[in-house]
Amino acid sequence: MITRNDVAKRAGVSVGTVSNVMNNKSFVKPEHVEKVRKAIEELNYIPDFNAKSMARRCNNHIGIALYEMTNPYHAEIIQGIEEYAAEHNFMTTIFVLNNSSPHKYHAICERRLDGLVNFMTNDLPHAFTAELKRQKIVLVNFTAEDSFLIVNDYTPPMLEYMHILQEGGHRKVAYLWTGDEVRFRADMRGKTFLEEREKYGFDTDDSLVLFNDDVMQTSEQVGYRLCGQLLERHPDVTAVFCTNDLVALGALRRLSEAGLRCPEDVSVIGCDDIALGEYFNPPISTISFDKRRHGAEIAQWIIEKIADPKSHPYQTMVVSTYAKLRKSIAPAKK
Amino acid sequence: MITRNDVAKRAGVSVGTVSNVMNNKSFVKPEHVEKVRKAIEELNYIPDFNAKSMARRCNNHIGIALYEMTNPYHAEIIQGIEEYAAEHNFMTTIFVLNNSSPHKYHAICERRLDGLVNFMTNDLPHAFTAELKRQKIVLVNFTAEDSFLIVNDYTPPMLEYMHILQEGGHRKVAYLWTGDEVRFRADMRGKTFLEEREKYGFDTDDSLVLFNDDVMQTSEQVGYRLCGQLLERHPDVTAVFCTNDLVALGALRRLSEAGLRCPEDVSVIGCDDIALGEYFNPPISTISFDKRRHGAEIAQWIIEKIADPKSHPYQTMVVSTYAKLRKSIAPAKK
DNA sequence: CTGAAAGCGCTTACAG
DNA sequence: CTGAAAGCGCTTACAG
Repeated sequence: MITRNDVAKRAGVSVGTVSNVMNNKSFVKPEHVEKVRKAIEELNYIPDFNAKSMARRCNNHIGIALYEMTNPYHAEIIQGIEEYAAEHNFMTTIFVLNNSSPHKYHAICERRLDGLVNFMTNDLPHAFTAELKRQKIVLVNFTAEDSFLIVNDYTPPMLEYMHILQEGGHRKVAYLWTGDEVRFRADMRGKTFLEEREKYGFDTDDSLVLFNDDVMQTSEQVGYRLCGQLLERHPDVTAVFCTNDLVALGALRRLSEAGLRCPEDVSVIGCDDIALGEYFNPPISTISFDKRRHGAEIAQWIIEKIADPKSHPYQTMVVSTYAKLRKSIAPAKK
Repeated sequence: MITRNDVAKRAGVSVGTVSNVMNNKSFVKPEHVEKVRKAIEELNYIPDFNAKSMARRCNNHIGIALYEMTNPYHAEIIQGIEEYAAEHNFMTTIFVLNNSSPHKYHAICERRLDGLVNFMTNDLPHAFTAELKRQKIVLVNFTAEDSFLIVNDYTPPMLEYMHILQEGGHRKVAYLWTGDEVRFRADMRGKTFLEEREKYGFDTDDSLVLFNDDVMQTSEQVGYRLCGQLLERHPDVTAVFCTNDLVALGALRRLSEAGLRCPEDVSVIGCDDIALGEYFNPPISTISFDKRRHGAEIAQWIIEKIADPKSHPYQTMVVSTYAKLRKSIAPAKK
């Protein structure tokens, strides 16, 4: 492996000067710059970023904690993060933290990340998060005081959908939720739905909101199962909100098996706007925002805060979302 | 940040001894082991893996080159890689290489990966691959001589599907392919289809095989578009093979818009067995294998070859696959 | 069995 | 403007 030493010898300068050339210091004599560039070119020299990291005490490394790789919603955001980060010389590494042994948390701490984005919904071990703070890693989606917090503002699209359903004469409107009641009420969708349903003339029977207690199932499975329960409880339901598009997909399948058509018999609304949603049968109405751009923005905060910890104080970042209407909604059957 | 030095001082030994304890060297005096462990515990010491990497000349780092994050097929394989790698103290980093600037290739080379898996279908710059070889990185899916090559053996499931279609009286059988003709013939699906279609009594009209020339479109879009072309050329088609399940999803949508039902009017067969396929309407018949286990296996080869370059000679690794029948196939309409 | 020392490939004051 | 040197946090022969 070629090192800075080889380059220095070939260019007839010291390693320090090679470093200064590589880091574009303006004070290097132009003819030395020239000689060094030539030596780099001839030797095909590629610097060792890890050695550089060690000397500079910054790894240019962002981590992402994830429950599973196959979530298309996160995949898009992550791609946004990765692309922005790469342009700014940062590397992005995903850590899958389902059923994780303590060993894995320890391994993350050993890598000395500069930033870490948390996409887990369940809680992380306290010893782990404490260590992250001790290392002064820039955090996203941990606790309110010690990290950026991302909150999607779902209120406008929720109200829009509720209005559309009201206009369509829907009264039995259900919600299939992948988490528990606490998270539902904490989410702006749940909050809006519960607070506003009466105003929009919906049935306020709480059994129209179904929660999930099996964290092992995929979203599609949960949607399928909860929709089955819903049809037992309320065969006369005419509209269903779902936590996300995958839940909606499972619900669509269950409706179809029950001989119910969407949207003629039951309207279905998803969330997240995954690319596939356009190809569901029928194409799913959903709640959207630019996930790639959002990912890039996350990366930007992190990188700017790494460069200057005072640049962005930790705060809640609100993401605006909007309703994306597709064919899965129709007026209620008489 | 606590370092080995702090631990050494607290334990009253040298840094070398701390290292020996951490690396479980058997020759350390038990009471020293005890003292060092205690100091580590009390100080909450977590070693710096990057410093360790630098000294050992191995980063325990595997890279994955990808076109996009949102491909669910790759996501499952990658999760298998990540999980196996993590258990063996390796970190896995994804590099998104669509429309990549030379800068990004350079950045990868700077990180001194120990292994790199290539999931790109288009060619990578020669200077890049040459540098990877120079660095003696363990490679997967590059060229035959210098890397492991993964080949899925699709012949048995292809023959099974062709047999089923034959039994169902299908004669007009099409193939929607996301790549060009060269790749189609190089793939065992294309090869089997072209070589065996006559034997199974299928129409051998080459215009039943549709290729894609727009690399910017997603699989669903390609499936939708090619299926449209197919219906124009051959309104009497009764069965369609697709490159993957997402192409099949696009095709299903196009069929539905044309007023054709699947499987009553047209049978559709996908490939890759993505989790969502079970929830398509109808559930899609596909070709499957255990992608998580496969990913783990890839990681295992790489890690073993990093430890001992002679352990696994570079060779082609054949992955067995099988047909997974679902409701998207029925006998041909009379 | 252990400590002192050299080394991994960089960066960065600092003296000149 | 530049080179020599110290330092980043580890590992690993090697002398004792």
